[in-house]
Amino acid sequence: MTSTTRHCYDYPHPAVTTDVITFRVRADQLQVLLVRRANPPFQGRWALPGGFLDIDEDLEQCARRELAEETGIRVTHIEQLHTFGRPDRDPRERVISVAYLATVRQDDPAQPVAASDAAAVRWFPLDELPGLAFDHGQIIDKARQRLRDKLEYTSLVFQLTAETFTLGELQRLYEAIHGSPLDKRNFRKRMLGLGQIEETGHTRRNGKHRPAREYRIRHPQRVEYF
Amino acid sequence: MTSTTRHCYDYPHPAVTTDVITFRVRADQLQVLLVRRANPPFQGRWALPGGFLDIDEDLEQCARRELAEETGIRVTHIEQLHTFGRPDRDPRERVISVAYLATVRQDDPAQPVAASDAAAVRWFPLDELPGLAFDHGQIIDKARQRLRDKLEYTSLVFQLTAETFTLGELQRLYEAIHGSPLDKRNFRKRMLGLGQIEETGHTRRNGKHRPAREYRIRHPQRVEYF
DNA sequence: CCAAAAGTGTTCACCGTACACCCATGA
DNA sequence: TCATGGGTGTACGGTGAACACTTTTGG
Repeated sequence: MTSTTRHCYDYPHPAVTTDVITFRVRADQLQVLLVRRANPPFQGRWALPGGFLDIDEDLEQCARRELAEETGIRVTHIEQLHTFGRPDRDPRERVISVAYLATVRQDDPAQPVAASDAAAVRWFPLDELPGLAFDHGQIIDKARQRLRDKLEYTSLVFQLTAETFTLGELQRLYEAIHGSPLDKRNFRKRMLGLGQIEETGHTRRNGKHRPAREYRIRHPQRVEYF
Repeated sequence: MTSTTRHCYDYPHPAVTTDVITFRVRADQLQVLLVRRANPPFQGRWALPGGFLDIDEDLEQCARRELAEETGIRVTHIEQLHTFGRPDRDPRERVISVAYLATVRQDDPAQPVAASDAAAVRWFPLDELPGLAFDHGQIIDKARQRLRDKLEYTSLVFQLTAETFTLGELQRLYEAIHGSPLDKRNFRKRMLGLGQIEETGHTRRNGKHRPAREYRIRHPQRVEYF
């Protein structure tokens, strides 16, 4: 458990980890993926999936790898969120965590599978979070805020939708993320006006109601600024 | 130069540094503070001020400290920008750099003084940057983009102005940052309409022209979203 | 025919933009 | 009196917000 390491630079080296906040929307709820820690510290607590950076590994690759190892989940989109480094955030030694925000499509059938350091994996609705290990509560707060902000000025939503979707689904997705209801007519007018989506030509029948037109993203496009 | 270090976690530890992109506006130019490296690697090259994280030090504090040690500069505002960690970004060993974006007031009289690892310190206009060490060119690009973006939706500008300023000065500052000229009447209407600034009651005489009204920030306020 | 979601337009307030002239000062 | 930056208002177009009824389907 204790090791010695050679360094070129004559400074003590902190540990570096990545943690991943993975969002999806299911049942009109915004959810995050958490793992139950199999090992100390915080053994048995829920936490963000993540782990130590390999010495020749890119940061983003580390985030993807740790997520895959602990949960089996592969994400649609991933981006760096913020780096958390309070000296006391890990009780054992100094740990710097580079946090990533990731998304999974609404219709992704993949079931998370606990493995590696994870004793269990589960999607949690954001308003029913358990007590979390480390500073992971704060990290999730920051990620949620970022997600909400980016809804307004990027096309990040389309990383959370299914490949095709109805306007009703899209609206419920927006509403799930920033919590308040939207006006249907205004919402549709805006979405169609932005020219980001187009009809597939099909309709989707939803139970016993009027079938809805199906849409897709027009050009596979940037998630960043329009 | 080579050391051994004990770690609790059984993983090789990369080095962690902070680098600071410090902006100011002077002579209607947006400028960044650079240091000439006194030591290898990249000895003699210009680089961002920054250095290794002390083991019990907060990340932001490290950024401030390294900046002060190498240049003597104290900033008005500092915020985390992004973490850069390409495996090959430092030729000697793996180094993760947490970059910070900082600002200095336009009228700050402090002169930078080279010390510690810096052989020299200088403010460079952004369009006359020298060749830079490491990936510092990319880091500056990202910082510049962030600064430009935040001009639009935060009150970050007021971390770059003097304590008091005229509307002409403020407009030239905006123009220096995003590079294009603005309409005077529209600029003034917007600035006054936002209610973020107020007259001090004084006027400023500027050479042989009509004196300009002097303004200050109304409530010392958030730099983040309005 | 009933329940439930899909679909549809207009009005208004506000905001960003384009645009040109007079004012106060020092030399 | 002239050169220079300071200071001012109006008209137009686009966008976000409020707001209610008809259509289509399955049961």
